[in-house]
Amino acid sequence: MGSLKKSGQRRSRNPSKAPKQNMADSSGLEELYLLTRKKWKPQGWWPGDTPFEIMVGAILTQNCSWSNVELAITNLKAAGCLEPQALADIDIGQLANLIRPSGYFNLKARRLKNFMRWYTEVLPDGHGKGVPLSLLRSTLLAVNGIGPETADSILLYALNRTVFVIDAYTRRILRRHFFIRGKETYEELRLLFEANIKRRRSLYNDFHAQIVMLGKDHCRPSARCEGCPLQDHPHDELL
DNA sequence: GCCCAGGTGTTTC
DNA sequence: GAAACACATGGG
Repeated sequence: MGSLKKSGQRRSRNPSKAPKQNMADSSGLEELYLLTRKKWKPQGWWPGDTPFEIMVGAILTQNCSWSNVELAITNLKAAGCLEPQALADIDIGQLANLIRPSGYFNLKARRLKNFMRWYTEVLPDGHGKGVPLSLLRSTLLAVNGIGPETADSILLYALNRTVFVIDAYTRRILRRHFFIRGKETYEELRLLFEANIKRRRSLYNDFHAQIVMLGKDHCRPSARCEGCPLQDHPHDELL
């Protein structure tokens, strides 16, 4: 948290060149969520029929559009490979071919196989009830190919654990509208959210989903501010 | 044709 | 350590 700017002052339009105040405090984040909720309904995430499908989807969607993931998921389903035993057993080359539409298919086939070793060892019952969150998270992060965002997506959306998910959209939105520096680590941003919003799984679930809506529809690399729920919110014109 | 997508690991300074 | 690079398809 050391590199985050101190918060505490009231919001303003940032009229001067003075360093902008980090506004990602509890009232700022609450406002962000309320503004998105005025525009979008609760998203009911994650898209997927079973926890296992959600976990696979979390790996497949790494740096890839969801529409491409859907094509890969369809292939996996058709091949009967969207269940643990089948995915553990399938030849890695065949697996790569099935998930081809999601991009990086050789890489992701290896990652899915790595993930299945974790699954068999740590989550044989498929839900991990009773396993401490810290153990689930640390062992997931030890899997080659599962970084913090993928791990936390699995924990929150497939295993119903109360962990906030940070992604590129979150970083960009906070940089443009809440004046963080943008170079904070994943953990700093996760703890920032977890320290400043109510610790409710349903809130963590929908807040991240709303951020993705905002990032897809408006807060793109080149901003599309028309119709954005944050249009009248203070923002940094230069980013 | 170019840009981008719900990242992560490895290599290189 | 941080910056640069590799990984790849499909849709706008």
